[in-house]
Amino acid sequence: MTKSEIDHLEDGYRWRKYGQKAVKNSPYPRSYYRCTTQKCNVKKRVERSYQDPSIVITTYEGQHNHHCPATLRGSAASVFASSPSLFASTSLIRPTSFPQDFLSQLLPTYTTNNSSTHQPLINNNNHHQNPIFQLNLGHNPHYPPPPPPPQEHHHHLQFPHDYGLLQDLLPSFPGKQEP
DNA sequence: CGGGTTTGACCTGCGC
DNA sequence: GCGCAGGTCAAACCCG
Repeated sequence: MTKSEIDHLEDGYRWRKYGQKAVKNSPYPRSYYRCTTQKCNVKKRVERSYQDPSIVITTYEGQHNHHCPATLRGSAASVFASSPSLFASTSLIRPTSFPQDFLSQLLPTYTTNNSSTHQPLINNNNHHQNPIFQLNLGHNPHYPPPPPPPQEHHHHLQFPHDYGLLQDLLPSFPGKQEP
């Protein structure tokens, strides 16, 4: 879910629109996109929230079988988009479980403020049911929400299964630490 | 001319 | 079986 005036947000991949449908109970249509790369069957749906028209809901389905054609520079979306499984797994982790500097790299404005109208909000309510997940693009100066109260098992992080990829993409990502 | 968008038609699943 | 909604197809169209 992204707060943006732009319907189709840039995420580093190239997409071809193949359909658009009106959505019941919503004045805004839903658009259907396919990755233009050959033999890559990743799809995404883009629709605008009827409850909050300033929010664009982007739903990705499938896994890219190729590298992101765009550079990683300044694009958290590219990092996640390069490995949907990574996103799916990292979304299982509370945002506050990540080191601050790591989140700063994934989300360039994680700790800074700018006038961008984009706001990333990690949201993955479907990861237990199906491979569909939502990727949030853009920048949110208000993210993350206030940290939860300290917990006994706070140091027990659930790292993504493709943790190595994180380090490949972000060399400064801290090494896995033994408890 | 190649690649992307538009849009009506068609297909499919689901509830009644 | 019927109607509805969501998803996809494909021909026509647009644009650089």
